[in-house]
Amino acid sequence: MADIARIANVSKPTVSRVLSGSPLVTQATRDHVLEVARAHGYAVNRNAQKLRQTRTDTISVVLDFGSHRGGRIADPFIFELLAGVAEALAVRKLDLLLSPPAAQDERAYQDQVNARVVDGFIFLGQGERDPMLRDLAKLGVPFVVWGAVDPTEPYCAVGSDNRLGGRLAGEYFLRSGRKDWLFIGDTNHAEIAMRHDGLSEATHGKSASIRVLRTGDMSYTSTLNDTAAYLATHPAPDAVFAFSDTAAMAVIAAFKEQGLRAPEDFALVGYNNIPPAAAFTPAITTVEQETHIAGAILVEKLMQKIEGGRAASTVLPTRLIVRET
Amino acid sequence: MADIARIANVSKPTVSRVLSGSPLVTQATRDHVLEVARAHGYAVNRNAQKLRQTRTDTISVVLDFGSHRGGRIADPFIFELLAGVAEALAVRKLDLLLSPPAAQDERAYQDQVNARVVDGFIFLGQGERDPMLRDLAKLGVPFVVWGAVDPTEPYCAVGSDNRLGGRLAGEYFLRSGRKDWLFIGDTNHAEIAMRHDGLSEATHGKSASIRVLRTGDMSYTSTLNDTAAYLATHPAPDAVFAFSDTAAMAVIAAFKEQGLRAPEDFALVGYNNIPPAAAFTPAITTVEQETHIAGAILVEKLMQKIEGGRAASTVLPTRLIVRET
DNA sequence: ACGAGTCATGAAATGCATTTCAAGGGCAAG
DNA sequence: CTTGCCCTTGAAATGCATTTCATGACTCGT
Repeated sequence: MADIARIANVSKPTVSRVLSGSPLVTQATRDHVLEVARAHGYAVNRNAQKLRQTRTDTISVVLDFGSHRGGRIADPFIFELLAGVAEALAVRKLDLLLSPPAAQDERAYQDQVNARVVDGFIFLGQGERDPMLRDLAKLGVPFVVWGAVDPTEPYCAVGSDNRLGGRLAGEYFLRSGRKDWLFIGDTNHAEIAMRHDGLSEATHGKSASIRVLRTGDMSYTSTLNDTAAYLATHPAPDAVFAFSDTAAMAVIAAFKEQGLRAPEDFALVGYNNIPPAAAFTPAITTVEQETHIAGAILVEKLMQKIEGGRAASTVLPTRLIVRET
Repeated sequence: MADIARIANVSKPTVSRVLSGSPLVTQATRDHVLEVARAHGYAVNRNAQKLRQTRTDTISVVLDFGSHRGGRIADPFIFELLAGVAEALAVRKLDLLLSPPAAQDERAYQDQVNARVVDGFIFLGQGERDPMLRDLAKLGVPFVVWGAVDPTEPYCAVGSDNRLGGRLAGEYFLRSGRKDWLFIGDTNHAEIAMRHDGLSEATHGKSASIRVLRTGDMSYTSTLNDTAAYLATHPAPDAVFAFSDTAAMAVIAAFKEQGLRAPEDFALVGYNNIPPAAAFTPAITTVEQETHIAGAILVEKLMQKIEGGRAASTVLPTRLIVRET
């Protein structure tokens, strides 16, 4: 910058003002400086800039790719979320640092903020990382979470109404006269657990029972294998609630091996409403989440926290899309 | 850092050495300094650090979320790629800055490097941004591209053998005695165009013809609508090559409306081999790409470029997975 | 025509860590 | 017992831009 200043016959502060769009410079000087800067391919060193200013204008989005490792990514759901967040950050001219989770260590996140790497965090899918988040909130690190919304937690979470999603599925099963339900999903994940709670709620006062099959991981293949193994050793249920549409497809395949079909032999409800769910044969009944606005909400809440305010958790509505299964 | 130095009764350089893991400090001093630093929640200011050092240890991954905007994300393919890149970068302890494309402006990318924001770029899906990339290469900015590999281009690209993918589909059509093929996809995208070329290659010396349907965008819904509209005004082909598995599903749905089914009435080949393709009814024949190693290759090539070396483009094999369609 | 007030610009201080270079302490060899 | 070397540590310079605060030029009102 000193060089540019010398060449343009002005001082460093003036160059700085020009480059940061300050209104305190004459149009003539501005044009001249800009031209010199451009001619020399000069760009403000962002590290020096961030060093001087206090803000980093960068948000870390924490996403566990590891859970998809190896196998194919089954469900595009989490990426739709990521896309929404990316867009919302771009609108606010904030940089997006995509990071893998720092193993269970709240101090690591705090350090990131102290080190002026990022201003805050957006956790996409809290998984089983719960207790760490509580500690992180205590440290005063700004962050928001996509996942299960639990009013007793001290941090701001945004998520779908998983309990409602579960209840909608249960009520659908009741309407079709199903009594022996199978819940497929890892109830260690808070979101999944809440869907199970919702499903239970629907049974109150009704004669329907719920069994649970906890699958190895969230992939298509695991779900297929686990479901097939389950059917080989247990009586078949007359209704299945799967944790994702991709899982629902695996369920259909596993049941088909036993000669069982939806909706004749069992009702089936998936989750997320991914496009192939509608195209599938049979078309899969599913619970839809409002992903498209989630990104903007997450970013807005996070900015409130970064600016020192409070941000309340938000529950987004879900709705059942009834199709053939 | 000066504070920590004072409190620990050492000098700034010593603290710096401890925190950067230099072997030039006694174990005793190291432990003491570390303890003081931890006790005070001190973290090295990364902006000051990067200002002094020349490297940023950050890579920008450029991905156009806009092309997925609004609608649901049809195909998880590009995200599997992203996941692979994210993992490869994490292994090398590099930060991943996820950025939207800077509109057609090669200078904007060069500035990012000059401003010490990132060391280089990974473009995921070159789309139609071709000429800009050529200019960017001329500027000497380090970057690699996932997409069509064209040896005449001056930059390093990594991509599947799209031409082979197309030819495999064509040969499959020939084997099943199909003569009237429909290619569905936007041939403005270099990758898609090469698949079309491959398909053409397969017709040489054979009596088969290729029609092209260019869809509005890459979404499930557009493909469904465009295909339906096409079938309403054109005779039905006896073979279809779609640009993705999700598109193939849309094709099946559109043909079904006309009472046409695969494989009885037409052969169908998709692309990417996403998990639901196998589960679909009918199970979709598709071309598989080697996504899982792509991330590591892209990162490796980019690092070579950043270190001033040359990096040759790489073509990854593809294979046809024959299923019911 | 003179004091008051604008406006554009510059000098110097500041934000923080790394790195050369020099110096001090300790130890082995002569 | 001394000389020379290695090892650990510190002083000072360096990387770069922003922001007060001060200064000079110039305009406007009376």
